[in-house]
Amino acid sequence: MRLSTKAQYAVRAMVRLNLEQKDSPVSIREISTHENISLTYLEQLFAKLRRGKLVRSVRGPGGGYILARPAADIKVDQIIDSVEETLIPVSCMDEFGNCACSDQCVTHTVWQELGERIRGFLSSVSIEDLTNDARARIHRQREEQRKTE
Amino acid sequence: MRLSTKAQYAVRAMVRLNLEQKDSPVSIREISTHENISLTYLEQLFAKLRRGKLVRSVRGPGGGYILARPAADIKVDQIIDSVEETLIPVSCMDEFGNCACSDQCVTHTVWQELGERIRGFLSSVSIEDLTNDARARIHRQREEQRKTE
DNA sequence: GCATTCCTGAGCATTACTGTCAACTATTAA
DNA sequence: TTAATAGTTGACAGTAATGCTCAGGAATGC
Ligand code: FES
Ligand code: FES
Repeated sequence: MRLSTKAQYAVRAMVRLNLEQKDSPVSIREISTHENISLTYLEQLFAKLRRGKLVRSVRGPGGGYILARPAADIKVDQIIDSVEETLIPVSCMDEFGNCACSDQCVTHTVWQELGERIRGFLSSVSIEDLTNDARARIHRQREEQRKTE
Repeated sequence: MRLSTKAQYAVRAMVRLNLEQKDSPVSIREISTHENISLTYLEQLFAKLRRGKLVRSVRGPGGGYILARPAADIKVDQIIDSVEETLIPVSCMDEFGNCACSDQCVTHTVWQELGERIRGFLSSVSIEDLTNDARARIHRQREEQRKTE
């Protein structure tokens, strides 16, 4: 029951993108350094994020990526969908809760509800939420440092 | 973000065990036929369930397995724990929400909360709940059949 | 042109998953 | 006692997914 690193990286990258974004695009290299993720691997992920219409790309020098929508409108579950990881806990079920053997199967109900809860939670968290969280964290860290100096 | 079949099978097997259990033990072979799971694979799973103290085994002719506790006291999350599948969505985190880099990491909060929700839900569902659900389902099926006859 | 950046697809090593097999031990009905 | 039943163990193997690299190509701005 683990998220793949692909999904984890994608979310981290998106948050980082929003943290670093001012007016100009953010290059993949910048994200790679900050988040310590292989540059070539990130390229793959961003290709998917672009296809999922969560980011827009700008080519050429000074280019990079920008969020395609306001951070508050981008939810974690959309990011995970984009990199093609499912949020459904069992392989026999589709996104509507349909199974081949929905009547015989004794565990249908649990997995369906579980899937709904996972989706429900992750669709309630936006990139903006996480960015604010991260900012608060960075701020707190600075305070701590000041104290110890 | 999928449960392994191991976890799925284990839950199905436990529900089936409770469905079939009257006063005598239920053999693994019986479960294998009902749930259509490889007998030898089931053996592995029940070994783990036994070590997790969720079932007790009875050897000899007429032997098999019985639930170690009332069905209402056995929760789905315990079964999944027994077969050694984690419910924590990321590998960097332990069961208490501790990470090596909890302060730098921008996504710590989401994964921790997600993990808590998954655990929360699965610990609220007991084998008894699922068994009743299955009984109701079987009943409904019979009704349907009667109508079409 | 040329450096910078994104873009694409192939490839590959490692690991996890799913399941099988064979041999062994314990229990008990007859 | 003995045969039948059933659990126990550990090794093994095929397959698929994962996580990542590499080599090159295409767009863009200077
Ligand atoms: S068949 Fe898919 S959960 Fe029942
Ligand atoms: S380091 Fe594990 S979630 Fe942050």
